[in-house]
Amino acid sequence: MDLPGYHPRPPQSLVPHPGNYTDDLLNLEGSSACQELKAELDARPESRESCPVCGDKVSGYHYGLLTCESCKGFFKRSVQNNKHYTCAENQSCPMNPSQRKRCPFCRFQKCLAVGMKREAVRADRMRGGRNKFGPLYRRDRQMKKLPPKFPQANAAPYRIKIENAHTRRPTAPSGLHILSSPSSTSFSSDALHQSHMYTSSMVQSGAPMRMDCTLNEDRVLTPPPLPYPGLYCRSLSGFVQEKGEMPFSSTLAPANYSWHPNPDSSFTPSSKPVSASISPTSLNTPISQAHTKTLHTPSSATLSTNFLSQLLEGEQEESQLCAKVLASLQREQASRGKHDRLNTFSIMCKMADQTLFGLVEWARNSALFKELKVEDQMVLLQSCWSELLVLDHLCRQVTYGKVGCIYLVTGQQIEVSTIISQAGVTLSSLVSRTQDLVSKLKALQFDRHEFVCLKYLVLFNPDVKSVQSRRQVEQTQERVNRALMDHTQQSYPGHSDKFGQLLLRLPEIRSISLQVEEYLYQRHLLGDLPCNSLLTEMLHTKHS
DNA sequence: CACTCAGGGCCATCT
DNA sequence: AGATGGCCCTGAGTG
Repeated sequence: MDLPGYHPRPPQSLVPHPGNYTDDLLNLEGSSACQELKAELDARPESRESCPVCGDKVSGYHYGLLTCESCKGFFKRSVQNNKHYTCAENQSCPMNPSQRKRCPFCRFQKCLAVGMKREAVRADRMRGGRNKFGPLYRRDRQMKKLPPKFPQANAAPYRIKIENAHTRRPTAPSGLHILSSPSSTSFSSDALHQSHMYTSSMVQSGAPMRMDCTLNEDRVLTPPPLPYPGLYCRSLSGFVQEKGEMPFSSTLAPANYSWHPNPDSSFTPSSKPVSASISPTSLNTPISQAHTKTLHTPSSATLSTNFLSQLLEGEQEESQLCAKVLASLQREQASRGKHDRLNTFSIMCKMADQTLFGLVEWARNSALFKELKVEDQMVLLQSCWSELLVLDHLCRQVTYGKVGCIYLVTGQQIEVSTIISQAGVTLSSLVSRTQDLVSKLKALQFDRHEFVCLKYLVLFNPDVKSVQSRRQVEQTQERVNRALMDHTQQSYPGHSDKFGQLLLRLPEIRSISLQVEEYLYQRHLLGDLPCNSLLTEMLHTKHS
């Protein structure tokens, strides 16, 4: 191998007659070829990195990541012999080369925590060959941009620092810890494995959380199958069809889902089609013109106001969503072992997943949406989920976001500049584009009414393939469109172009959402996304 | 088909 | 005596 003290097998070109490697090395000692070889080996990333378990020198990739020879052996023995250790202390023993032998329990837990894979230890004990993690190792090397022959410094180029949150929104309930890394130590690209989550009060302490948000464009693997088809019982179809059941927790149900019946509005659940209150002329009118015929009719404006009020009633309180996401993350962490915490990227995915749950729930409880066939509900949600997520994110940034920061659903903030400077190309691009859009929306004085309208415009997309009740979807979209226009004209009379400006943002939202999907799918292919998530299911549906 | 490199085995040393 | 860890063997994957 290629670490000092470990005698690597010289390349065949240098040793025509492989056999006794020690002799070969001795024969080469002092030769220029040997010096070149040594220099090259010393410069390899593996020889300069430290073992994520104990900090010793790594000897190569073992069971999923770069580790030292001793941890490799320890992990192998532990798995092969099905060892069960116990810790005499409080399961937080120090792990370094001199103390790693003192507590096998903590050592093994750390092996698992940093990402060593039991499944890489062969049950059949067959020697040689490669395991199924070959692509992972290649990808990791590429991420480091340290090809074996041309290594660079041991950079950790993709770091994101998440600043502590401001207290604009509810802080974590007493006893609920917000998630952060154990220290401000930077993660290397191995953070994919080792950035497991610890519970500490980040909001209070202000300790930065670092995350790996890399995506190497070249990392292309075969899509992992959904591990447990059907296991994820709260699937989209489940949500849509199980009308009487809340998706993940009874506490997630909005406090009041009931619409206030309005005789002037088709919002009242009834057999009456949504289109009943829409003039036949408007039905065939393009969205951008649909409102013109009723533009100055006071009754229309009043109708729109009522309509919009009803749309707003279905909105979930941000504080509720925040609390639910935090509670969900807490449950998730509580269900995991101390050394089995989610890594930061997984946390972000969980946040997105919970937000998506909320959005599906929002749609599912919308009276307009309920009137659609279940099949149509499914295809519409499958088509626009990422746009809804992007919109939701945008609204949060406009409402709560500080300049130069990204505001998470949990109330935490990330510095945009840090992400841009340290993230990969795709993520940087996404962040930049999103922040540009946030700036535009802030300049437009984007408000909550408009946000709700855009959500409905995105959801009720008649252009989605295989929508059966296309007309119904179209009519709802037109109706929302008109309500949006009426609102902008009434609330912002001096800003005559606001309606058009808002509609012009939709293509960009669409474009960003597609990029988000692509990014997430790539991460999914690499196995970075948590299994059994709605997010994963949505990604699968689109790519299948 | 030569080469790479990660998993397994061996065994001297350590606890 | 059992655990550790350094070294070497093996063989599937790769170019």
